[in-house]
Amino acid sequence: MANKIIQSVKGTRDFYPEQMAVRTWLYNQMRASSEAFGYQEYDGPFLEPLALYAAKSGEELVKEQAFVFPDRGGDLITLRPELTPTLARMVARRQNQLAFPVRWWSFGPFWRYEKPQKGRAREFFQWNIDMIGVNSPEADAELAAVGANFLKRVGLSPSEVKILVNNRRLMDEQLDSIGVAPERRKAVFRLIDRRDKLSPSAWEEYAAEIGLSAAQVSGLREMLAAENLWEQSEELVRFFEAAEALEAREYLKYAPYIIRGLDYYTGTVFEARDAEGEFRAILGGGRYDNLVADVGGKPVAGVGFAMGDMVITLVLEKYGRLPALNPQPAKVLVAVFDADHLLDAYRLASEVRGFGFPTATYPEPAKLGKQFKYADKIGARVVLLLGPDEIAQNTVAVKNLSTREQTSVPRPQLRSVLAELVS
RNA sequence: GUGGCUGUAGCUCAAGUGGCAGAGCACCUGACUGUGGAUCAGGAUGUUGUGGGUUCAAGUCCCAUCAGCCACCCCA
Repeated sequence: MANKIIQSVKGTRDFYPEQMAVRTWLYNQMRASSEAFGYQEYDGPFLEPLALYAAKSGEELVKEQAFVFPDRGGDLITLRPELTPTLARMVARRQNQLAFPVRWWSFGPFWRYEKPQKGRAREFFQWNIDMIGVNSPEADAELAAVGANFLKRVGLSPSEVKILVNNRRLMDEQLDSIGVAPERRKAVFRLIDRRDKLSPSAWEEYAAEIGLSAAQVSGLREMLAAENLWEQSEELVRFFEAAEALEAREYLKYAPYIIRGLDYYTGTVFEARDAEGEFRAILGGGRYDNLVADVGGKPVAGVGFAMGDMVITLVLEKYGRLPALNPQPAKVLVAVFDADHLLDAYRLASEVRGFGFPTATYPEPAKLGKQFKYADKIGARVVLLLGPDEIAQNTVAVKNLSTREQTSVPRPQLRSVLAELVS
């Protein structure tokens, strides 16, 4: 009765074994890329006091998109909408004992009270990776290289996905040069961000609305088309040189229109997108200057990025790069000949587990056809059967499900035969 | 939070202007009482997302609500 099943919470996902296998696979790829560059795994609580986000309480992320509720004692608890404040606290607490630069990564669930859409849910998983305590373009390049390493690792080519890079300081200078006052930068950044969302005429209207002259608009247009603008930024020149040495250059592209919404980015910013622009950003990050000041520590600079689990999965699906994952750990199923031989089957299963092969049993007597069908469906590769004939001859019937071949294997040889079939 | 599209069996979808709710795949049983994917023969399946309303009659029209999707917002 489908209508009687209680609905899951809006914007959450059930992870059936097939989906869980994908999530775990992603997690393993993230781990591999993080560890390849010497990053250590960490995590914080999923529940945090609302006060942790107080410094950002004016921002939409916390004010409107966080799950906040009172606990039984009346304190306001937040389901973490992001990891950065937690990271800031953890760094601040050990600021005097940590070996800087700190290189940490994490993968876990986050919650945001948003309207669910494709690639966006209310409960999602996110990879966070940061280098803290260093302020150099080469550090920025390393983070971009970790991202590129991941993209390469999961089989996405530079022609399919690109990490687009820009620099906030460069943009500030450029805006200065066309006479945009510092207090209007934010509005202009917004304008830049909407470049693709508005029609050219609507875009110009919006530009006029925020007070840009015709000359400034054309200057801005020129700026946004300047693919070599990065050559004017020493930071970006060094960034791209370092990326080259880190074998990430082919995935990187300078893009003057990349701004990133978050206010706390101060230098290099980057985001990965699929080449056809079909999806939202795959990952996003950049350099920030004042990580722990908000939670009471001395300011420390850092650079990092976050990657959600949903968009990358959509991109991998589109390009057919999700591997065929078999969520079934047991490659061996021991069938039950009949009720009298059920415990013989159980003993055999125990023996095979002792060999080191994950093994499932059929936990009740049933027609053999049903049991073989079950073995096939759950993804087992081999079925073992112990009937009266086998017991009399001290053998085991071993059936290879993919070749349909069945052999009678003497018990002493079972281990080596299975090793060949299953490993 | 704003606006729009959609919702029929486990899945993909049918059911002119309201008139008995269907097909393919999947599933179950058997042919095959020591063997899975093929074949054949049978079989089960829905309060048409939910709750109201209009009507002799609602999957179909109206209202509300929930969910998914799209745009905005924001962002992973």
